[in-house]
Amino acid sequence: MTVVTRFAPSPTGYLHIGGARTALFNWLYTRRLGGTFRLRIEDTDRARSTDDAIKLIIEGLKWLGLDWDGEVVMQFARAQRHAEVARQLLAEGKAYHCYCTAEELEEMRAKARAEGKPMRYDGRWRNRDPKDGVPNVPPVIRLKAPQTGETVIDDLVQGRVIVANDVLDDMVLLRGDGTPTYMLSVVVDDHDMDITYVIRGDDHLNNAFRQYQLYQACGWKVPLFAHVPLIHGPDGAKLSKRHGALGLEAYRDMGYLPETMRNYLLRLGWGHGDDEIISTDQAIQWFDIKDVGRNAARLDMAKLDNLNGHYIREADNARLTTLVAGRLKDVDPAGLARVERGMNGLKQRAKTIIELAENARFYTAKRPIPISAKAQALLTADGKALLAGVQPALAATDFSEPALEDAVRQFVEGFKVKLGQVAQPLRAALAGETTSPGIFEVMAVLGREEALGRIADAAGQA
RNA sequence: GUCCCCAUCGUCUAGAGGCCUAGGACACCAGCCUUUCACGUUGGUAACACGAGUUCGAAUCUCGUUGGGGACGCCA
Repeated sequence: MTVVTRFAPSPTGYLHIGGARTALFNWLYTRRLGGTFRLRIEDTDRARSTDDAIKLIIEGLKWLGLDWDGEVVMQFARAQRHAEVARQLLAEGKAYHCYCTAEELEEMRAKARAEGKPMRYDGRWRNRDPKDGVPNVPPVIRLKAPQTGETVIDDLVQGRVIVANDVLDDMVLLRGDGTPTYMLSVVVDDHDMDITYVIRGDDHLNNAFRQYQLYQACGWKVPLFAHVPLIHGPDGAKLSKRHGALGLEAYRDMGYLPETMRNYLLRLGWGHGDDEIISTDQAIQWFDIKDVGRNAARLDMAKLDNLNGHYIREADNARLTTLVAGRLKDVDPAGLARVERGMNGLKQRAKTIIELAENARFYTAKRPIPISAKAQALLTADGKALLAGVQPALAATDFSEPALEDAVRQFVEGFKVKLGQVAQPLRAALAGETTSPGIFEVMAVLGREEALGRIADAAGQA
């Protein structure tokens, strides 16, 4: 059997991290088995769906590197087909018209709650004659669901889950205005798209039972279900805007790399022994639904940072320079060239692209460069004297890293001072900060003219 | 309220009855490296929610309790 999966977000907001993980799992699974991964936008909620959200979802998936097969299916465009299925069911006696008002339904729920019973529609129109229909009230179509027995789902993640049919009610398939409900749409679309594996969030587990009944009524083959646990915020509660429930693009803007997100999201709820750093190719080979855990995971930004640091260190210098360039103001090509040349030292010290850009700023600064208060404190009279002292030695070198280091070390030996006593003022003069990449690397990257100029600027300030 | 799911260090997890005096990673603490900050490296603190069973033996199986989560729409 060929594997066909789908990611089916509703465009009522951004693509959050939980959805991104669901998409990733679907994608990994099909890529491993050589199957097909489809994208379907569930835009049947006309009031809440927006084009903006659709754009964010598609851009988010592309940024994450998850490519889908075939055309994007827009669910609302298929509403006619969905409605047809509902009418067919009605014709076959497997569904019926219901004229209940919102008030009646509200009463039912209140009553059920008061009696300690499950909140469900009581099926009062299930066996009534269609001629009893209320004039001027457009009826909904409800599924005539089994009232006894139980529905069993053998979930690939959750195992066998059984629910008694009497707690499930006759769900609405077609609304009064003739538009299909989500339950109808998903089932019809998944069937029509030949989906074999429905891999989605745990919050849909309950829906799976109702959908199963609909498949049965239609006489269709039921796909395999895999309900993956949700992602919680750091406090264990639902994801909120404060932490995590941000769009994928927010993570991009916070300076995380897509490969970081793929690796991190993969490890949330899935493991492969003691492996932590897992390349996407490796993930495709290893990923299996049966290894997905059953418990919800919390977001840990510290670990995300650590992973991102790893991937930044591994990333290509030219690529990092491009990413950084977008976040730097007033950069000229020469400055950017310095950033790229200094990237080996810079990328060692950043957890995010934002941090990388901040740390790279001194390379693009124009003389006289801004000196922070802490750095200024290093430029004491002694410090300045030492700066003035080393300058000739530096000027005499070819400005290669080893030559510069050699020159400074000889100078330090001659003057009987510690390396740090010279290095720190140099750092302040060259970077304007108390921390920076190795000072010899920095000088080599800046080049003779710029480096000596910055040193002179600092030494000269009385 | 009803139904469903879950439960190993602070966090992500390994663990599918003896290999567990419970392993790894992040975070944290201490040391080393060192021109700063990082990186790297060495070591340390830290967990099987609780209670009954089953078994020669349970983190692993069963039941219960507690705790957390999800779902109960003419939303998706």
